[in-house]
Amino acid sequence: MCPVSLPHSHDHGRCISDALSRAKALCEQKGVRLTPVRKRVLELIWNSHKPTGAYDLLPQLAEDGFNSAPPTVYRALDFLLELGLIHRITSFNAYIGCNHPEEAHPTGFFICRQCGNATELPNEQITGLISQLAEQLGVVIENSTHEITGICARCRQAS
Amino acid sequence: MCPVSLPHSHDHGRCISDALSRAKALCEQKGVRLTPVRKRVLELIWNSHKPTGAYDLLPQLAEDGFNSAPPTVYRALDFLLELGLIHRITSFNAYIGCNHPEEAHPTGFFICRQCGNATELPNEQITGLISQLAEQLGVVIENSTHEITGICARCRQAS
DNA sequence: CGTAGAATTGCTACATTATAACCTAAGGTT
DNA sequence: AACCTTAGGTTATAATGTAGCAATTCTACG
Repeated sequence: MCPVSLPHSHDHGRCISDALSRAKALCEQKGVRLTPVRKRVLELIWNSHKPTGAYDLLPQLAEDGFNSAPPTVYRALDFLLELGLIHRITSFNAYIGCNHPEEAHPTGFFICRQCGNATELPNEQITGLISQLAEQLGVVIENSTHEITGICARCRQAS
Repeated sequence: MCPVSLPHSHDHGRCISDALSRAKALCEQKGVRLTPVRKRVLELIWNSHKPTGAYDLLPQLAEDGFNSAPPTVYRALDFLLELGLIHRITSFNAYIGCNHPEEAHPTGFFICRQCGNATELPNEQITGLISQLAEQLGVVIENSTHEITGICARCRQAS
Protein backbone atom coordinates (compact mmCIF):
# COMPACT_ATOMS: atom_id res chain seq x y z
CA MET A 1 0.00 0.00 0.00
CA CYS A 2 1.03 3.54 -0.68
CA PRO A 3 1.46 5.91 2.23
CA VAL A 4 -1.55 8.14 2.48
CA SER A 5 0.30 10.91 4.21
CA LEU A 6 4.00 11.51 4.19
CA PRO A 7 5.76 11.25 7.49
CA HIS A 8 7.03 14.66 8.47
CA SER A 9 10.55 13.69 7.81
CA HIS A 10 11.64 10.49 6.19
CA ASP A 11 14.76 9.00 4.73
CA HIS A 12 14.16 10.12 1.22
CA GLY A 13 17.33 8.61 -0.12
CA ARG A 14 15.78 5.34 0.89
CA CYS A 15 12.59 6.24 -0.98
CA ILE A 16 14.61 6.70 -4.14
CA SER A 17 16.78 3.62 -3.82
CA ASP A 18 13.76 1.48 -2.98
CA ALA A 19 11.95 2.77 -6.02
CA LEU A 20 14.93 2.02 -8.20
CA SER A 21 15.34 -1.52 -6.96
CA ARG A 22 11.64 -2.20 -7.37
CA ALA A 23 11.93 -0.84 -10.90
CA LYS A 24 14.94 -2.99 -11.65
CA ALA A 25 13.19 -6.10 -10.35
CA LEU A 26 10.02 -5.39 -12.28
CA CYS A 27 11.91 -4.81 -15.51
CA GLU A 28 13.82 -8.05 -15.14
CA GLN A 29 10.62 -9.89 -14.42
CA LYS A 30 8.96 -8.45 -17.50
CA GLY A 31 12.03 -8.83 -19.68
CA VAL A 32 12.30 -5.16 -20.56
CA ARG A 33 15.27 -2.86 -20.27
CA LEU A 34 15.73 -0.15 -17.67
CA THR A 35 18.16 1.83 -19.80
CA PRO A 36 20.21 4.72 -18.42
CA VAL A 37 17.78 7.43 -19.60
CA ARG A 38 14.79 5.57 -18.24
CA LYS A 39 16.49 4.95 -14.95
CA ARG A 40 17.62 8.55 -14.66
CA VAL A 41 14.14 9.88 -15.45
CA LEU A 42 12.65 7.65 -12.78
CA GLU A 43 15.26 8.81 -10.32
CA LEU A 44 14.59 12.47 -11.11
CA ILE A 45 10.88 11.98 -10.66
CA TRP A 46 11.53 10.35 -7.31
CA ASN A 47 13.71 13.27 -6.24
CA SER A 48 10.66 14.64 -4.50
CA HIS A 49 7.10 13.74 -3.72
CA LYS A 50 5.92 16.64 -5.81
CA PRO A 51 4.66 15.99 -9.32
CA THR A 52 7.33 16.77 -11.92
CA GLY A 53 6.64 18.19 -15.37
CA ALA A 54 8.16 16.60 -18.45
CA TYR A 55 9.91 19.81 -19.40
CA ASP A 56 11.41 20.13 -15.94
CA LEU A 57 13.30 16.94 -16.62
CA LEU A 58 14.94 18.14 -19.82
CA PRO A 59 17.57 20.46 -18.33
CA GLN A 60 18.32 17.96 -15.57
CA LEU A 61 18.95 15.27 -18.16
CA ALA A 62 21.11 17.68 -20.12
CA GLU A 63 23.29 18.23 -17.06
CA ASP A 64 23.95 14.52 -16.94
CA GLY A 65 25.04 14.54 -20.56
CA PHE A 66 21.91 12.83 -21.80
CA ASN A 67 20.18 13.87 -24.92
CA SER A 68 17.53 16.32 -23.94
CA ALA A 69 14.92 16.74 -26.59
CA PRO A 70 11.27 16.30 -25.69
CA PRO A 71 10.86 12.91 -27.40
CA THR A 72 13.58 11.44 -25.22
CA VAL A 73 11.76 12.40 -22.07
CA TYR A 74 8.35 11.45 -23.31
CA ARG A 75 9.54 8.06 -24.44
CA ALA A 76 11.01 7.38 -21.05
CA LEU A 77 7.84 8.60 -19.37
CA ASP A 78 5.70 6.40 -21.58
CA PHE A 79 7.83 3.41 -20.75
CA LEU A 80 7.56 4.08 -17.02
CA LEU A 81 3.84 4.75 -17.21
CA GLU A 82 3.29 1.52 -19.07
CA LEU A 83 4.97 -0.45 -16.31
CA GLY A 84 3.11 1.44 -13.62
CA LEU A 85 6.35 2.81 -12.20
CA ILE A 86 4.97 6.32 -12.42
CA HIS A 87 1.56 7.91 -12.72
CA ARG A 88 0.47 10.99 -14.58
CA ILE A 89 -1.37 13.73 -12.76
CA THR A 90 -3.46 15.13 -15.57
CA SER A 91 -4.63 18.26 -13.83
CA PHE A 92 -1.01 19.32 -13.39
CA ASN A 93 0.49 17.86 -16.57
CA ALA A 94 2.99 16.21 -14.30
CA TYR A 95 4.33 12.84 -13.30
CA ILE A 96 4.94 11.13 -10.00
CA GLY A 97 6.48 7.90 -8.80
CA CYS A 98 4.41 4.93 -7.69
CA ASN A 99 5.30 2.78 -4.70
CA HIS A 100 3.59 -0.38 -5.73
CA PRO A 101 3.92 -0.89 -9.46
CA GLU A 102 3.54 -4.63 -9.07
CA GLU A 103 -0.15 -4.64 -8.34
CA ALA A 104 -2.53 -3.14 -10.86
CA HIS A 105 -4.62 -0.47 -9.22
CA PRO A 106 -6.87 2.41 -10.07
CA THR A 107 -5.11 5.59 -9.15
CA GLY A 108 -6.06 8.66 -7.23
CA PHE A 109 -4.00 11.43 -5.72
CA PHE A 110 -4.25 14.11 -3.14
CA ILE A 111 -2.04 17.10 -3.94
CA CYS A 112 -1.41 19.74 -1.31
CA ARG A 113 -1.69 23.29 -2.60
CA GLN A 114 0.73 24.46 0.05
CA CYS A 115 3.63 22.04 0.05
CA GLY A 116 3.00 20.53 -3.37
CA ASN A 117 3.38 16.97 -2.21
CA ALA A 118 1.18 14.35 -3.80
CA THR A 119 0.11 11.19 -2.02
CA GLU A 120 -1.73 8.30 -3.48
CA LEU A 121 -5.26 7.80 -2.24
CA PRO A 122 -6.15 4.56 -0.49
CA ASN A 123 -7.06 1.93 -3.05
CA GLU A 124 -10.11 0.69 -1.21
CA GLN A 125 -12.01 3.93 -1.51
CA ILE A 126 -11.25 4.39 -5.17
CA THR A 127 -11.96 0.80 -6.00
CA GLY A 128 -15.16 1.00 -4.00
CA LEU A 129 -16.31 4.09 -5.80
CA ILE A 130 -15.69 2.87 -9.28
CA SER A 131 -17.20 -0.56 -8.77
CA GLN A 132 -20.26 1.06 -7.25
CA LEU A 133 -20.53 3.41 -10.20
CA ALA A 134 -19.97 0.66 -12.72
CA GLU A 135 -22.88 -1.30 -11.34
CA GLN A 136 -25.15 1.67 -10.85
CA LEU A 137 -24.57 3.12 -14.30
CA GLY A 138 -24.31 -0.17 -16.10
CA VAL A 139 -21.01 0.83 -17.64
CA VAL A 140 -17.73 -0.95 -18.15
CA ILE A 141 -14.95 1.08 -16.61
CA GLU A 142 -11.61 0.99 -18.33
CA ASN A 143 -9.76 3.84 -16.72
CA SER A 144 -10.23 6.39 -14.02
CA THR A 145 -8.40 9.38 -12.66
CA HIS A 146 -9.11 11.04 -9.34
CA GLU A 147 -7.24 14.14 -8.38
CA ILE A 148 -8.00 16.00 -5.22
CA THR A 149 -6.34 19.22 -4.15
CA GLY A 150 -6.40 21.02 -0.85
CA ILE A 151 -4.30 21.38 2.27
CA CYS A 152 -2.63 18.35 3.75
CA ALA A 153 -2.72 17.49 7.44
CA ARG A 154 0.81 18.66 8.09
CA CYS A 155 0.43 22.03 6.37
CA ARG A 156 -2.88 22.55 8.13
CA GLN A 157 -1.26 22.05 11.50
CA ALA A 158 1.68 24.24 10.60
CA SER A 159 -0.53 27.23 9.83
CA MET B 1 -29.50 16.44 -10.71
CA CYS B 2 -27.69 15.69 -13.89
CA PRO B 3 -28.75 12.71 -15.93
CA VAL B 4 -26.37 9.88 -15.30
CA SER B 5 -27.02 8.20 -18.59
CA LEU B 6 -28.37 9.82 -21.67
CA PRO B 7 -31.70 8.58 -22.88
CA HIS B 8 -31.21 6.88 -26.21
CA SER B 9 -32.85 9.69 -28.03
CA HIS B 10 -33.82 12.96 -26.51
CA ASP B 11 -34.97 16.35 -27.65
CA HIS B 12 -31.56 17.88 -27.83
CA GLY B 13 -32.85 21.24 -29.02
CA ARG B 14 -34.56 21.35 -25.68
CA CYS B 15 -31.28 20.55 -23.92
CA ILE B 16 -29.68 23.55 -25.57
CA SER B 17 -32.48 25.99 -25.01
CA ASP B 18 -32.85 24.92 -21.39
CA ALA B 19 -29.15 25.43 -20.84
CA LEU B 20 -29.32 28.87 -22.38
CA SER B 21 -32.23 30.01 -20.30
CA ARG B 22 -30.60 28.71 -17.14
CA ALA B 23 -27.48 30.63 -18.13
CA LYS B 24 -29.44 33.80 -18.79
CA ALA B 25 -31.20 33.57 -15.46
CA LEU B 26 -27.99 32.89 -13.58
CA CYS B 27 -26.21 35.81 -15.21
CA GLU B 28 -29.03 38.18 -14.38
CA GLN B 29 -29.05 36.95 -10.84
CA LYS B 30 -25.33 37.49 -10.50
CA GLY B 31 -25.34 40.79 -12.36
CA VAL B 32 -22.91 39.68 -15.07
CA ARG B 33 -23.30 39.89 -18.81
CA LEU B 34 -23.98 36.95 -21.09
CA THR B 35 -22.51 38.65 -24.13
CA PRO B 36 -22.94 37.31 -27.68
CA VAL B 37 -19.57 35.51 -27.73
CA ARG B 38 -20.15 33.94 -24.34
CA LYS B 39 -23.64 32.86 -25.29
CA ARG B 40 -22.49 31.44 -28.59
CA VAL B 41 -19.64 29.50 -26.95
CA LEU B 42 -22.04 28.02 -24.44
CA GLU B 43 -24.41 27.08 -27.24
CA LEU B 44 -21.62 25.45 -29.24
CA ILE B 45 -20.53 23.44 -26.24
CA TRP B 46 -24.09 22.30 -25.72
CA ASN B 47 -24.34 21.22 -29.36
CA SER B 48 -23.50 17.75 -28.18
CA HIS B 49 -22.92 15.79 -25.04
CA LYS B 50 -19.35 15.17 -26.12
CA PRO B 51 -16.59 17.25 -24.59
CA THR B 52 -15.51 20.06 -26.94
CA GLY B 53 -11.96 21.37 -27.28
CA ALA B 54 -11.26 25.10 -27.14
CA TYR B 55 -9.72 25.04 -30.60
CA ASP B 56 -12.74 23.27 -32.04
CA LEU B 57 -14.76 26.32 -31.16
CA LEU B 58 -12.56 28.77 -33.04
CA PRO B 59 -13.64 27.93 -36.61
CA GLN B 60 -17.25 27.69 -35.53
CA LEU B 61 -17.08 31.14 -34.05
CA ALA B 62 -15.41 32.40 -37.20
CA GLU B 63 -18.35 31.12 -39.26
CA ASP B 64 -20.64 33.26 -37.20
CA GLY B 65 -18.52 36.30 -37.88
CA PHE B 66 -17.07 36.41 -34.40
CA ASN B 67 -13.48 37.13 -33.76
CA SER B 68 -11.72 33.86 -33.53
CA ALA B 69 -8.40 34.09 -31.80
CA PRO B 70 -7.58 31.85 -28.86
CA PRO B 71 -7.93 34.53 -26.17
CA THR B 72 -11.51 35.18 -27.22
CA VAL B 73 -12.48 31.58 -26.71
CA TYR B 74 -10.51 31.13 -23.52
CA ARG B 75 -11.98 34.25 -22.00
CA ALA B 76 -15.46 33.02 -22.73
CA LEU B 77 -14.61 29.58 -21.35
CA ASP B 78 -13.16 31.10 -18.19
CA PHE B 79 -16.29 33.14 -17.70
CA LEU B 80 -18.54 30.10 -18.12
CA LEU B 81 -16.35 27.93 -15.88
CA GLU B 82 -16.44 30.56 -13.18
CA LEU B 83 -20.21 30.52 -13.17
CA GLY B 84 -20.34 26.75 -13.23
CA LEU B 85 -22.11 26.76 -16.58
CA ILE B 86 -19.52 24.42 -17.99
CA HIS B 87 -16.92 22.04 -16.63
CA ARG B 88 -13.48 21.22 -17.88
CA ILE B 89 -12.54 17.61 -18.53
CA THR B 90 -8.85 17.74 -17.83
CA SER B 91 -7.94 14.36 -19.23
CA PHE B 92 -9.35 15.42 -22.59
CA ASN B 93 -8.47 19.13 -22.52
CA ALA B 94 -12.11 19.70 -23.31
CA TYR B 95 -15.20 21.40 -21.99
CA ILE B 96 -18.75 20.30 -21.40
CA GLY B 97 -22.00 21.91 -20.33
CA CYS B 98 -23.40 21.56 -16.85
CA ASN B 99 -27.09 21.06 -16.14
CA HIS B 100 -27.21 22.45 -12.65
CA PRO B 101 -24.92 25.44 -12.40
CA GLU B 102 -26.99 26.85 -9.54
CA GLU B 103 -25.87 24.38 -6.94
CA ALA B 104 -22.18 24.11 -6.12
CA HIS B 105 -21.05 20.52 -6.51
CA PRO B 106 -17.93 18.46 -6.84
CA THR B 107 -17.73 17.19 -10.37
CA GLY B 108 -17.09 13.85 -11.89
CA PHE B 109 -17.65 12.51 -15.36
CA PHE B 110 -18.00 9.26 -17.16
CA ILE B 111 -16.86 9.47 -20.77
CA CYS B 112 -17.66 6.67 -23.19
CA ARG B 113 -14.75 5.64 -25.36
CA GLN B 114 -17.16 4.49 -28.05
CA CYS B 115 -19.75 7.23 -28.47
CA GLY B 116 -17.75 10.00 -26.81
CA ASN B 117 -20.64 11.20 -24.67
CA ALA B 118 -19.86 12.45 -21.22
CA THR B 119 -22.29 12.25 -18.35
CA GLU B 120 -21.91 13.74 -14.96
CA LEU B 121 -21.51 11.26 -12.14
CA PRO B 122 -24.07 11.19 -9.34
CA ASN B 123 -23.19 13.79 -6.73
CA GLU B 124 -23.83 11.51 -3.77
CA GLN B 125 -21.04 9.11 -4.62
CA ILE B 126 -18.48 11.79 -5.30
CA THR B 127 -19.44 13.79 -2.27
CA GLY B 128 -19.37 10.63 -0.20
CA LEU B 129 -15.93 9.72 -1.41
CA ILE B 130 -14.32 13.05 -0.82
CA SER B 131 -15.82 13.63 2.59
CA GLN B 132 -14.68 10.16 3.62
CA LEU B 133 -11.20 10.88 2.34
CA ALA B 134 -11.06 14.30 3.95
CA GLU B 135 -11.79 12.80 7.33
CA GLN B 136 -9.57 9.78 6.91
CA LEU B 137 -6.56 11.76 5.69
CA GLY B 138 -7.11 14.78 7.87
CA VAL B 139 -6.96 17.08 4.86
CA VAL B 140 -9.01 20.04 3.74
CA ILE B 141 -10.31 19.43 0.26
CA GLU B 142 -10.63 22.40 -2.03
CA ASN B 143 -11.12 20.84 -5.39
CA SER B 144 -11.52 17.46 -6.94
CA THR B 145 -11.76 16.00 -10.41
CA HIS B 146 -12.94 12.51 -11.22
CA GLU B 147 -12.84 11.29 -14.77
CA ILE B 148 -13.81 7.79 -15.65
CA THR B 149 -13.66 6.31 -19.11
CA GLY B 150 -15.08 3.10 -20.47
CA ILE B 151 -18.08 1.87 -22.39
CA CYS B 152 -21.51 3.24 -21.59
CA ALA B 153 -24.57 1.08 -21.11
CA ARG B 154 -26.03 1.90 -24.49
CA CYS B 155 -22.85 1.20 -26.46
CA ARG B 156 -22.35 -2.00 -24.52
CA GLN B 157 -25.78 -3.24 -25.49
CA ALA B 158 -25.33 -2.17 -29.10
CA SER B 159 -22.23 -4.29 -29.53
C1' DC C 1 31.97 -14.83 -33.78
C1' DG C 2 28.76 -12.28 -37.29
C1' DT C 3 24.92 -10.91 -39.10
C1' DA C 4 19.70 -10.08 -39.38
C1' DG C 5 16.00 -8.19 -36.88
C1' DA C 6 14.21 -5.72 -33.04
C1' DA C 7 14.41 -2.23 -29.75
C1' DT C 8 16.20 2.15 -28.44
C1' DT C 9 17.79 6.68 -29.09
C1' DG C 10 18.97 11.14 -31.76
C1' DC C 11 17.15 14.70 -34.16
C1' DT C 12 14.24 18.03 -36.61
C1' DA C 13 10.21 19.69 -37.19
C1' DC C 14 5.65 20.47 -35.91
C1' DA C 15 0.95 20.01 -33.54
C1' DT C 16 -1.95 21.25 -29.77
C1' DT C 17 -3.36 23.78 -25.84
C1' DA C 18 -3.07 27.97 -23.29
C1' DT C 19 -1.52 32.71 -21.75
C1' DA C 20 0.77 37.55 -21.64
C1' DA C 21 0.56 42.12 -22.77
C1' DC C 22 -1.25 45.95 -24.55
C1' DC C 23 -4.56 48.49 -26.94
C1' DT C 24 -9.45 49.59 -28.55
C1' DA C 25 -14.34 49.57 -28.03
C1' DA C 26 -18.65 49.30 -25.65
C1' DG C 27 -21.66 50.03 -21.81
C1' DG C 28 -22.95 52.14 -17.61
C1' DT C 29 -22.80 56.22 -14.13
C1' DT C 30 -22.70 60.68 -12.67
C1' DA D 1 -20.26 64.94 -22.12
C1' DA D 2 -16.48 62.93 -19.01
C1' DC D 3 -15.29 59.20 -16.75
C1' DC D 4 -14.78 54.47 -15.30
C1' DT D 5 -15.30 49.66 -15.70
C1' DT D 6 -15.79 45.64 -18.33
C1' DA D 7 -15.25 43.20 -22.54
C1' DG D 8 -13.11 42.21 -26.83
C1' DG D 9 -9.27 42.62 -30.65
C1' DT D 10 -4.68 41.59 -31.90
C1' DT D 11 -0.06 39.93 -31.87
C1' DA D 12 3.12 37.26 -30.07
C1' DT D 13 4.71 33.55 -27.35
C1' DA D 14 4.67 29.95 -23.66
C1' DA D 15 3.89 25.17 -22.31
C1' DT D 16 2.97 20.53 -23.37
C1' DG D 17 3.15 16.75 -26.44
C1' DT D 18 3.91 13.96 -31.22
C1' DA D 19 5.29 12.46 -36.03
C1' DG D 20 8.63 10.61 -38.75
C1' DC D 21 12.83 8.98 -40.04
C1' DA D 22 17.81 8.08 -39.62
C1' DA D 23 21.42 6.17 -36.65
C1' DT D 24 22.74 3.22 -33.16
C1' DT D 25 22.71 -0.46 -29.83
C1' DC D 26 21.21 -4.79 -28.24
C1' DT D 27 19.83 -9.62 -28.79
C1' DA D 28 19.16 -14.00 -30.66
C1' DC D 29 20.36 -17.37 -33.58
C1' DG D 30 22.99 -19.83 -36.99
